[in-house]
Amino acid sequence: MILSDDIMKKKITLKQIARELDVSISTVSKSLRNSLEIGEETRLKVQAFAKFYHYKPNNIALSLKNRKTKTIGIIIPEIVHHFFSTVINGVEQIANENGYSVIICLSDDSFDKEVLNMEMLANGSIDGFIMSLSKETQQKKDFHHIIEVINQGMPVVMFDRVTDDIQCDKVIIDDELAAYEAVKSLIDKGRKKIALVTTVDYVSVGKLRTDGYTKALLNNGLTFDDNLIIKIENVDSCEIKISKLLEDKAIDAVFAVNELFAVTIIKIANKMGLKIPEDLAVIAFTDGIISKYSTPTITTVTQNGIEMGNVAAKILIERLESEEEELEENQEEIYKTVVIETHLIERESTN
Amino acid sequence: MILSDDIMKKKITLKQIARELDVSISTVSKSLRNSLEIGEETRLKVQAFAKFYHYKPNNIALSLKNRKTKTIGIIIPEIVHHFFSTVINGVEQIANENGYSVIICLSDDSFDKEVLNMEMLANGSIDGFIMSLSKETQQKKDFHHIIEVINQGMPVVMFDRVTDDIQCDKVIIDDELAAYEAVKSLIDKGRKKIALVTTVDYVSVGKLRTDGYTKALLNNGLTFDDNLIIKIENVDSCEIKISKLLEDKAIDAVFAVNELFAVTIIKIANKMGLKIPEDLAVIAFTDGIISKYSTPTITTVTQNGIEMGNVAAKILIERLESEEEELEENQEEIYKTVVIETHLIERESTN
DNA sequence: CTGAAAGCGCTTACAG
DNA sequence: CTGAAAGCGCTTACAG
Repeated sequence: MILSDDIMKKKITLKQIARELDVSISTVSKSLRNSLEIGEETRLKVQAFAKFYHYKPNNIALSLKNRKTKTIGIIIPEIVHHFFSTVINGVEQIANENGYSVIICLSDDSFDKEVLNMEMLANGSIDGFIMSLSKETQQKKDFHHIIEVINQGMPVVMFDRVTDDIQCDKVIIDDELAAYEAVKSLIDKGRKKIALVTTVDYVSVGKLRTDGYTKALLNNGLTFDDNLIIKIENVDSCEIKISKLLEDKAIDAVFAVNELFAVTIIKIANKMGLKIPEDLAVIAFTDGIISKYSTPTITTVTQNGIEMGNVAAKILIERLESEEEELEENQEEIYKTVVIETHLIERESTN
Repeated sequence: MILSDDIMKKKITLKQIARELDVSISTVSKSLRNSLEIGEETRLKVQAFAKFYHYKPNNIALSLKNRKTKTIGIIIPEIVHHFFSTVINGVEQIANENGYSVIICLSDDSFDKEVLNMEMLANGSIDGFIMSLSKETQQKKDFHHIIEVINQGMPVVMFDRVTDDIQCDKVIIDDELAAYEAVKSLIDKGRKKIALVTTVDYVSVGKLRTDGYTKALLNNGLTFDDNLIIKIENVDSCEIKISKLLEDKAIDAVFAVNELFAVTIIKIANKMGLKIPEDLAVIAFTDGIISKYSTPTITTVTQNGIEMGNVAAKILIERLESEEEELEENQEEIYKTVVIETHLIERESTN
């Protein structure tokens, strides 16, 4: 056995094995794929040699040859966000089970970064996308980058922050229904004056949750009062708005569209001497780490990111693997929208 | 202009452009790279055509040709973990600025998954690694997969959970010093009986933080008492251990090696009627989202994940780009270990 | 049973 | 000024 330092070091290629063993590259390739075309003696010799030198085929070369990369691109607005990390986890699980890697890009809620990242990945690096829209993209309603990718034949699965303007597979929760049920649960507990703390309008899910809130009030004999709704642009500078809300209106419950808002409300309420949940019940959307460890712990609507990630990955992979046999003619794509179940986790902030 | 649906759809290649324009592939390639070798007329014609069809070179082909992928692989134990997400963010920033993508794999704190993921990425998919060891890897002290990758000439930068057994670039904080200072700050405030709540031993950072705790006590005239240290394997089943600690010993301060432990301690203390910080001061390692929103808010040691990510990415990219000119002979690699500054964020849980 | 050739999509040194 | 050839690392249909 030749065993110079040099050979031990660098990655070995088929070509080098072929030269070393004095056979052709094809023979080496076939031997390693255990083709019966090759005589047993040669096959075993090649395999032993390859094993000894830790030969592993080069992914890039395989990708080029096969015209698929076996990797999934994920584009999300923000990774420092429990819900999104959770989705990534879900995607990773399924991807790994099916021999796919995952490449992640962050849009930082910026339209330009989203476009840039998509173009970068679309140029051959991945087989398909799983994505959630950036705030700015939702605001501008400019989806040309996504449409282009889809037109090129690359499948896209959108989750959570999706848009009706694009035809593709989607994984969402029923934001409106979930909000409805959350607010309904407050009403069932006898709360009469329920405020809504939400985001600015262009975030799709914010709007849907507001609709659910409104319907819950109206369908259950409460009056809708625009003054009970506040829209927050930035969590770090919302204290005045919230205190004013809590002072003026004798509110007995708040529905917050995310847990950051909820915990902020609780802190302000505490300062103002309000008891939670006695004086003020609080429910939040998005079950994350904060709700679980806040004092009091916060009742939330779960979003089940793992499940969303799992489903998104399954849909994407299925589409990727089925594409192969599909005839090109079959243009009539049938896209599906999967709605993931949500439910309420009751904790201390309601009773 | 030919503009059939078909052409609009699929990605276009040099070959197709060449055929369409009746020139050679080389000419197209050179034109698009703006080579002065090509006559202006041809050059402009090719460029216009390519632009019209949104031609973008195929990353995979470029990677194969250039033998570098312009992508960085990150392997971390867990993504649903504020500190690690933060590091990813830091890496992403620098990577994007330098035209690199980032591919992320999770080890789930499992040795096998770490090995698998590394092997997968090492087969040509990336140019170098940024990684933090899984718990299991630290426990087994089996680093063959990492050594192999390094021997193949692929640079590895480790951060946070590192090991002395491997020679490579590292980005860490001074866990021992930071722990020392945290505990010292408690002593300075007059606390006399300070407990330590930490992880099981094999996690490298856990050990270092314990050392810092011990030294702080001994150097400042307090006695070290083994009974004041508890080791937690699993946060979800530690309540009894902690209550026993708090009951028996008349402890007046706790240093927790992460914020999850800290918030758990606070909740249990509250139940037992202990006032924080009056009866019990609490400091945590790892400044995350929980400490900021807990009630009371928790004093923490910042770990500055963004900065760690930035530095790790810079070191890796620098090494990747310098490798090119370097002569192969230059075997004497000089690895560096960068220590990121930490500091204490004082919040309500201490006074 | 083994190997030469073509090809995945690109670049570049070399001819002409 | 343009193009044919070789090559990155692999696979596979086709000859022999």
